Amino acid sequence: MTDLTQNCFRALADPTRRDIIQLLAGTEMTIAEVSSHFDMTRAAVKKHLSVLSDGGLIEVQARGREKVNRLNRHGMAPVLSWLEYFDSFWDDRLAALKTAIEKDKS
Amino acid sequence: MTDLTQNCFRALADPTRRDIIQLLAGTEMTIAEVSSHFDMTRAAVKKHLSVLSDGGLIEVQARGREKVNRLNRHGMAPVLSWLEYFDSFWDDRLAALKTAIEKDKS
DNA sequence: CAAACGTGATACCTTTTGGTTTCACGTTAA
DNA sequence: TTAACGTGAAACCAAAAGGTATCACGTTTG
Repeated sequence: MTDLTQNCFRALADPTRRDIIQLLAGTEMTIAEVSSHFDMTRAAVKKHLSVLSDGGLIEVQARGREKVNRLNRHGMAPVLSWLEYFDSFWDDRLAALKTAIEKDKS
Repeated sequence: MTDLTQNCFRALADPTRRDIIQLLAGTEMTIAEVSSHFDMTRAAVKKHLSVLSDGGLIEVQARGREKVNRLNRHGMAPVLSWLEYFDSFWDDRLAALKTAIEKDKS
């Protein structure tokens, strides 16, 4: 497992991947379903999904011969955590945010 | 001016650039000063600073023959804004955060 | 079982990115 | 006015990123 924070930032850096995240925020989808929303091959979308998975932003679950991609609501934590570290301006508010995340992890 | 949100995410995707941001969170610096903290040429650091500038994360000000690089505390706004849009889970807390940013822009 | 389906993985290509070296240009100091 | 200084910018290079096409493999369905 390489640097999760780096993988998370990297995953968010591509507009297609951010679009995928927004898609999955609505419903979980198979690769084929996700692919149908983009003008590129399934293989390309699969690569994006792998990067998102490396960044901890989605979770993949096998269901028969399909793989369902689900958004990980805690995946943004590394980004928020870094923002908090870097800029004391946000500290109070982001601290509250992080606390909320931890609590929700039940 | 291309997509600021994209440029902002892209700027944050590189670990060296995140390090630079953390450096500049302490003090403003000339290019030469920033470069002295990294094991790479001044030209390479200059490129990183350009990317950070494109992302709206730093501001550059001429001072004599030097250029001073200063952190833009509001530069993260596009990222926070996107996080807010994508995930209703954060809405309440991030809305408060955004309000705080706008107020501070005075 | 055989065929169709959904996926994973590889090889390959093009563009972008992160880095270097080098040189030109304005600014300051002697 | 030179000479040194700090920077900007270009040419160039290797590696990574984003994409394609293709094939192999397990899982359903007739």
